[in-house]
Amino acid sequence: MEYNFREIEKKWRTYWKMSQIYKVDIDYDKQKYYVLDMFPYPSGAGLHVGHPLGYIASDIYARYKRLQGYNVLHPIGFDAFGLPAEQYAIQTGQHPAITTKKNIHRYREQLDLLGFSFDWSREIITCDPKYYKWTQWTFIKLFKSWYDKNIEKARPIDELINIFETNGNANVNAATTQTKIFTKEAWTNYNEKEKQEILMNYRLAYLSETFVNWCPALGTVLANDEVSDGFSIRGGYPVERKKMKQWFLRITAYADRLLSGLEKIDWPEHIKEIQRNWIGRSEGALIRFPIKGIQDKYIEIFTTRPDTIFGVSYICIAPESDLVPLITKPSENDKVKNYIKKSMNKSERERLTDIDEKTGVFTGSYAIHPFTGEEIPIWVADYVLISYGTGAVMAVPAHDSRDYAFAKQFGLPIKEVIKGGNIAKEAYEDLKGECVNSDFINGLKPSDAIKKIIEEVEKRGIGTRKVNYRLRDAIFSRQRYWGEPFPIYYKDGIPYTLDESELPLELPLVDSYLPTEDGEPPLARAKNWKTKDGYPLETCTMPGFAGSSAYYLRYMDPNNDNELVSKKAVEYWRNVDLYIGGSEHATGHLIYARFWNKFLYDISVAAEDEPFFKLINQGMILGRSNFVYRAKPLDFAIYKLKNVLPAISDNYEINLQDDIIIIFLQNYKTYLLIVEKDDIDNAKALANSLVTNNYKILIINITKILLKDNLKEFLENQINNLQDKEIKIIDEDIDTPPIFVSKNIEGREEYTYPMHVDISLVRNDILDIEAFKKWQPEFEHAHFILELDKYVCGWEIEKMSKSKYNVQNPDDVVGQYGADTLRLYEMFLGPVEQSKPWDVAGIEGVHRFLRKFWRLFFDDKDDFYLNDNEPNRDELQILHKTLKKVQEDIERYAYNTAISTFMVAVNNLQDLKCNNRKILEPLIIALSPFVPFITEELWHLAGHTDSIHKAKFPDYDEKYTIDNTCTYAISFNGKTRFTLDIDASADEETIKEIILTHPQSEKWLKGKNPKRVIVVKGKIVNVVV
RNA sequence: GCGGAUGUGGCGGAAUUGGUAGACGCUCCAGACUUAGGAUCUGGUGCCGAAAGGCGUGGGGGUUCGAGUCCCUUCAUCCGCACCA
Repeated sequence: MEYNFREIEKKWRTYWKMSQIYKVDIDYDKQKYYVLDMFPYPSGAGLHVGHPLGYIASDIYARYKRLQGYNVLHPIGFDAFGLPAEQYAIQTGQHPAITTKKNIHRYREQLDLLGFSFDWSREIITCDPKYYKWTQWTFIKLFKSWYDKNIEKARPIDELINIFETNGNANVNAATTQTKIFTKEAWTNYNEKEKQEILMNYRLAYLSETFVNWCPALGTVLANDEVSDGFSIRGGYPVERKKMKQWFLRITAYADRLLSGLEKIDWPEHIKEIQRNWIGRSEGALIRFPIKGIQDKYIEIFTTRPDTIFGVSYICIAPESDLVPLITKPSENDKVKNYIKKSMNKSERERLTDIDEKTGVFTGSYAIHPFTGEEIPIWVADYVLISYGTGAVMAVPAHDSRDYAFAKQFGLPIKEVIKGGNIAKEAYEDLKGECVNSDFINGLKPSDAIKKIIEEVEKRGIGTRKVNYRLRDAIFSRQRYWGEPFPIYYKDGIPYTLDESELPLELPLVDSYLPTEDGEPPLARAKNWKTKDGYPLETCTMPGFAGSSAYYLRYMDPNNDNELVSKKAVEYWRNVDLYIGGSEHATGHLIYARFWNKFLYDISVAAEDEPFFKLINQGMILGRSNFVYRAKPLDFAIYKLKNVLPAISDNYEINLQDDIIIIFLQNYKTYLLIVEKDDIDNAKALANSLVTNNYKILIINITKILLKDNLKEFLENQINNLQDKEIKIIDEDIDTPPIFVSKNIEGREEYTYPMHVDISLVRNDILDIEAFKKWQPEFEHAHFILELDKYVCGWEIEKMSKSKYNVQNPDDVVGQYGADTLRLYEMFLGPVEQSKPWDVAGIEGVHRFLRKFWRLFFDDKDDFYLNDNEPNRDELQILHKTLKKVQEDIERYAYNTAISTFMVAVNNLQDLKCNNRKILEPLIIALSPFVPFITEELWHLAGHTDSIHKAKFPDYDEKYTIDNTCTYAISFNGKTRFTLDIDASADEETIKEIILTHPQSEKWLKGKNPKRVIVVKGKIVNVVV
């Protein structure tokens, strides 16, 4: 019987769906195991072959664990709020819920095709009010909590109010931005507004006005992890710094726990390292410098190098600092104001670009060195960041490269206080060497000096030991429509939470998804966006990570309307044992979810402090992208002109300036200005400034240059017909045609940039031009440069993406080879964590294996046939060795080697013509996690009536995994010369004797007595001659 | 600049603890069956060499009876962070 995967897969797909075979419930007789995939964002493009990689890996493990008798929770859902759906809504006016629903449907179809063992009854969708009710609920809890550093735990805000009422805030050790100390009397006398403002400084979800990442193109604020190099990650739009009132989550309160928690989870080292860097813990000291002439005011700085304090040559504060107006002397006022204005206008990107070039301005004020009493100038410079430490630094040019660059620029003193470097050349930042010119710490090692200075600073009461974090509080509001509404309303401008009974606060309908004319977020367009008492509701929505932060808990109890998750469910399922997803979430989701979970743990909702015990990052499946090379018109025009001009004039100059090609022909006293259509006006302006001394000017639209075949004659004619001081414009209304060049024409590559083309247009690296023109009609008139008769394409292995036309659709592969083959092939390609290129050629190999496996169960007449004989030792050895190896491999997620073990087994059993039930049935079970369809079919053909997924994973018997004889590699002086089978029970002396007397050894012993013989039992013998 | 990872045949990749380097698959070559094959089966396939043998895990050095694996050094590629005081 033929292996008809189409029928087989269709049959079992339906059967599994009808019988709800993957539905799980709490079962106290079984141990739980929780396997989770990062849930997908349902984009309009559907899945490509890269997406299922992680799902296949987790599915295999889930099925394996199930066969081993675990109660496996393996759910899936959709992360459905987010920007792409909203952008699409803005363009089409269609409600994002509709497109989202459509996309989810498509995803579901594609996922079902691959035979995943998800429990769909637990599906959650983040944009479903039933789900986001609990996101809003958690936000209320965050708002009503503060973080007590004494017990390292979140506590209800009411308890804090109690403390204020009885003791004031002097002894409260909280994660807070509150700096003012007040007594209990003062607290009672504060009015409601003042009280709320103080509490806001303690809440874990709080409203604050600071500088944020504002993205004008997206019309929203972004979190730090959503910005890279001054551009938004989504869309790549520029991001500016803007002072705005925003919701924040006080994630910094948990910085230490987020750091130490990494020790107890089994995650890839690089992800942990990324998180450590992101949290960026550094130990140092806060030190106060008095300001000359101003009583009771200090500049407080943070430093990790207090050992260099005697090398301070200036103090530097951030332009945004509140101290600036206070300390700026009237004489410097204009300069300082000017500088601040300039640097505030700089975007984040601009501030980052010229890192080496430092800017700053002197304030006219001086600080007093706390140890020497010296006067130290105070500067303002934008290389000091307001958001880190205290927004002020003590600058030690000799031992900090940034201060060094600044000091060099402005001629400030550079004083060496640590010996060991060459400060004439560069800053010496090492912690090696010894302190010099440093009063009471002279001669100490820097590490000891740090301790000593901190002790001294604390003794004198001018500062404290301090741990600082790079981690910032997470900006939690987005000025967008498609997200969770905040359960917040405003009364007299003060935010209050809705009552829990009013949740979910559903997203209202709006007539447009754009901001209002006043720049308010889209929710401001909603009718009646007020509480029932008429108070206005918050118009921002929550960011993408809100819905994905606790979704794993909700899967445990997805339909509970009374709780996020019931005690019973969370006590049973606890946390995720195996979490599979991409590493791009290292500083986003994976850190927010840990924070969010720790908070829920503090308020006794989560059962474990860490949400994901083991994490695996699946690699990417890469695609081969093909491109042709397109020349930039200006560059190509220059190339063409350089070929023609020598024939016209022996005295000419070519310059490219502001997108205008300027050619001066000395002999003709003529300027040629060559421009694209849009720049004609600029060229005219330039021409007017050039027309003197009888010069003639010819302005030519670049298309003329690019398209003219007889360029030389054309130019000569035009130039010869010009009058003195004439400005002639040749501007025909033709669009600039794209120019395509072959990559391999020598010297051409510098003029080119690649353009992705569809794979179907390329055969053997040659572009089919006619097909290309049909594929991209706007290039119908493209001018292909015919210097070779073929257009050679470039190619590269890249991430799969629609825009690169290198996407492979899993549906196509399933149609051609079946889902089992696709699953097996993706796992066979290499280790799960590794990225690898998709290459269809190899898929034949695994498909062939499945057919071979299938044929093991059929006799010569092609009938299904298994015998019930007792298997022989050879057969048993194949089986048990395979089972052992496969089990070990699955447990270390090395699916590629497990599959090759199966291949070896099937090849061997085929050689033995084994049709033995006692051998082949256990093999079906062991293979079933990888290829659920074919194994289910064979299982039923073998006479079983229940699903194979309810079978028990076969144990191996150690005694059949050992051979009677061992193959020894016999080596002389470390080089293997021949192999020898020796009885496994032979002892060392016997082995030595066998080898030294073996005829093949004579040649290598050369009659000499061996100096030494090393025998490694069961493996190798090395004879040293 | 700092941090992390990875370098093995024509290709994807094996080698789990220092013990026969290249499992398994693709490709390619030869053959069988066949009207035919993009079906199936058999054999071969790291490089040099007719063979004996030699050389081989990015390069150089070291430890060891023995190194892809450990140590030092260097090069290349990829990723993350980047004025964090």
